[in-house]
Amino acid sequence: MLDAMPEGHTIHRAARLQGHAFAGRRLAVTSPQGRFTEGAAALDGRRLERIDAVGKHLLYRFEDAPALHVHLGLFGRFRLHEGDDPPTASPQTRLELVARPEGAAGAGRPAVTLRCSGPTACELLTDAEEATLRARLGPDPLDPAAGPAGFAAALSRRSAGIGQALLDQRAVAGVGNVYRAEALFLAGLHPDEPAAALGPDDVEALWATLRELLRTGERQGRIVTITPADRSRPPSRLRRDEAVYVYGREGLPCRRCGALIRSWPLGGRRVFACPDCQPPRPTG
DNA sequence: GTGGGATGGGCAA
DNA sequence: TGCCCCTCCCACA
Repeated sequence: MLDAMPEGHTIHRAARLQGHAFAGRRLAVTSPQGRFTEGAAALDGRRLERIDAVGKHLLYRFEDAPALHVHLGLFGRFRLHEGDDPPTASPQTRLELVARPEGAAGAGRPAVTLRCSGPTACELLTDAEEATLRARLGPDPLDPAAGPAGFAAALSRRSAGIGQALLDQRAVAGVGNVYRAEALFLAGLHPDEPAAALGPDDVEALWATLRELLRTGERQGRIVTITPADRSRPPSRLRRDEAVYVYGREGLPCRRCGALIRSWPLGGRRVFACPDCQPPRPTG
């Protein structure tokens, strides 16, 4: 669990794996760095019931306590250690959760230490604050109950390009800069295509692509967007630079058509696209 | 050793 | 739109 700079897949995976390690257990909660001391004290010694992932946000539910909200942002990362002898905590450790074998509930479960450094958010939320957070988030493709309707509605209200819209968490929650570029490539959409100009078929296909990519990423623990037809080895054997079509590949040949990948700033981040596989469509 | 960039996002202007 | 937050890592001296 060392993925840094996560998109939604990493967060959902973290919720699943950390849930396996911690759910139902009483945790020691501290803030070695000292910047979350008060919040940690409010949770220390309580039982963790479950962990929810929403977009790129994590919500830790403790018994009889406010929700713990963690957002890794661009710099945050988790480190998970099993066993009694975790490495010395870095001074940057904002949050540390420790479960130790105890009683019937802990029998057979090893000691586990989770550390989080560099998060954008590590805070306790009231129910009202959590509602505000959720209201800022569009549908999450990794939520089995979510569908493309809210996504389509958000896109129809935008004059900006689809590439910009995909980074807006109010339109769709959990997509980041890598999946934006890769999903648009797979959908054959130019990033500057006005979001509102997309037809229902395009929107549904894009939603399905995002869902598939994020699900694959959640399972693999890394971003792999290359389809079986375009690779000769299993995903786990692909080098980092072999696992994507366009992201970070400016000036390199497209894996499908050989045209040189281009990049430009869009929505505050750099977007990547193939000029031939993602042609601008005539506006009408 | 140093410096720039990175899979994010909130805020002011 | 640009600035700030904040940590890690890599390319480059």
